[in-house]
Amino acid sequence: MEVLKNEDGMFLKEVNCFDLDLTLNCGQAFRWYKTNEGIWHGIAFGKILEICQTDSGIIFFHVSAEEFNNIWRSYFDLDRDYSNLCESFCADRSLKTAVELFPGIHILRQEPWETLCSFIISQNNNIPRIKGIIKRLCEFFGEPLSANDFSFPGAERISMLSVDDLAPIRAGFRAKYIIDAAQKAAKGEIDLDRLASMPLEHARCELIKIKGVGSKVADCTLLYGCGQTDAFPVDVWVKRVMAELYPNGLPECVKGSQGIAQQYLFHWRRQQ
DNA sequence: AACCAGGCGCATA
DNA sequence: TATGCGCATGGT
Repeated sequence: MEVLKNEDGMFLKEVNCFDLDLTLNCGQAFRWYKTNEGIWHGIAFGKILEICQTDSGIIFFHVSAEEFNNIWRSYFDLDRDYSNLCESFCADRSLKTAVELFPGIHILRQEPWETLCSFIISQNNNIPRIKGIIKRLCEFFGEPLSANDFSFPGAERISMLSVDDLAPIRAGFRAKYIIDAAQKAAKGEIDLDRLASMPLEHARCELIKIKGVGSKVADCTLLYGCGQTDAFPVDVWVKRVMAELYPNGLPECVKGSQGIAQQYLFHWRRQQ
């Protein structure tokens, strides 16, 4: 990968094994929308980003080298060797199929609170509606970043609200869970910033203390928000994959990166 | 117009 | 430990 600065912003050449469409469209992040010009527009870490991928590389519009290195490099997991990783996965017949059908999916490293909150909202819900609820959450309670863009509201802000205050985002029964999570995070009863450096089991136990957070939401938070690549979220789709293809458990070749393998299997199975 | 969605809490055995 | 049910809301 070669990182260059040009008149558009930052330009990445020769990026191996990275597909922006797949990465932003595989159900791990909910604040990205593709414009009809083919440019992805999204918000993370309080920054608006416009990004697109062409045959020649990836353009991060209006981004400085500093912002790229401080935020987006890790957000898009650009320093992990996915070629090598996927090669290991290919020791397993089914994973080989998934990796070859959908090469270039990266696991995003999102903010812990946003990830936790987003996956609380995801339970018993579908992706278009999850995106809608999160959009309204940001519009009502986030900080304006432009005419149409808002930051993801912090746990401190949400912890001040009541279930009734959240009514306009139409989160349904999940509203009380969002507030419990915000209060525990704001009080420091659960330190979200420490989860990344905790042993997986320990971190999972912490998260499960929150009402409405079970093992699935906990594992999604740890995988997509804390960089714990051995967290393995099991939802309905992955449950099907496990029953159909891995009745005796995961293959040895995914050890330490179960979560990344999960993302390939999840996306493959969901595209039936 | 039913069915179901990247689950979880709670009750019951 | 293991099932089963209800949940708010709305996309398909």
